[in-house]
Amino acid sequence: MGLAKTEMFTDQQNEISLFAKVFGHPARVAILQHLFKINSCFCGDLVNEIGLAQPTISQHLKELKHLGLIKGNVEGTSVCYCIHQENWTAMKTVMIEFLNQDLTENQDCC
Amino acid sequence: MGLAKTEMFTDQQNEISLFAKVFGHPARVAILQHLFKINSCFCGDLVNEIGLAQPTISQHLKELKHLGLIKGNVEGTSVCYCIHQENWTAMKTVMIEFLNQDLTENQDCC
DNA sequence: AATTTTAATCGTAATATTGCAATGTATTAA
DNA sequence: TTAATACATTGCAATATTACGATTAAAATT
Repeated sequence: MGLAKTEMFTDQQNEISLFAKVFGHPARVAILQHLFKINSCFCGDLVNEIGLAQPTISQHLKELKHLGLIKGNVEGTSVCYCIHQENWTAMKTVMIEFLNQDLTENQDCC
Repeated sequence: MGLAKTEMFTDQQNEISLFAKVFGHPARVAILQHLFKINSCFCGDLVNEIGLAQPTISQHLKELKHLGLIKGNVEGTSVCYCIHQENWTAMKTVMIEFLNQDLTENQDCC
């Protein structure tokens, strides 16, 4: 189908996969790293930095914004983007809890 | 296009996005959580646990195995899967470093 | 007002992902 | 040897994602 059957998974599993999916493209990883480094920047700066066309960057920014990980501020004809710190921290908590799962004390099978 | 231009990103950015992509589907998150909880289990158990068809589970397992996050052990007609602990830890290091990026001391734009 | 600048949106082509029925393969059981 | 079991693989349909040219929208500049 190509359609994830979200209703058969827990809210937590769906949330983790939604966060992970947005990190599943190197352009979005690069955008986020640049925003962390530069702290805030205009959309046009990202177009120059990343090297994809402006509509493509705009589309990636839209996805990051839709998940709440960044916010955009209109300044004249430009839009200044930055990390949404509270939401980033909340996401981090969910993801790190998933990554930090520990095996039980039993041995593995292999 | 639908094609990520991996050559325009750093190895680190590509690696992060590859790991993230495999977590970008709730079925694979559920498989991993079950393996962590149960420690090791047969493919058939996962089919019952998750509720997707056997070929679908098999395909998700293949992707997890291809990235090295799980390993499979043939036992008779069954295959026992478990977390690949060393590789999981290595992945965790990369992902947590990404998630733990800190903003510079400057204020954000918004 | 006309032009320029910046970015969002639309439309569309190319490609990737997901899911599963059907089938293949290897091992065990009868 | 035949049948049963467990899983992988193949093939394909449905859907999602990615990229970008063309266009639109809004504000700033001339």
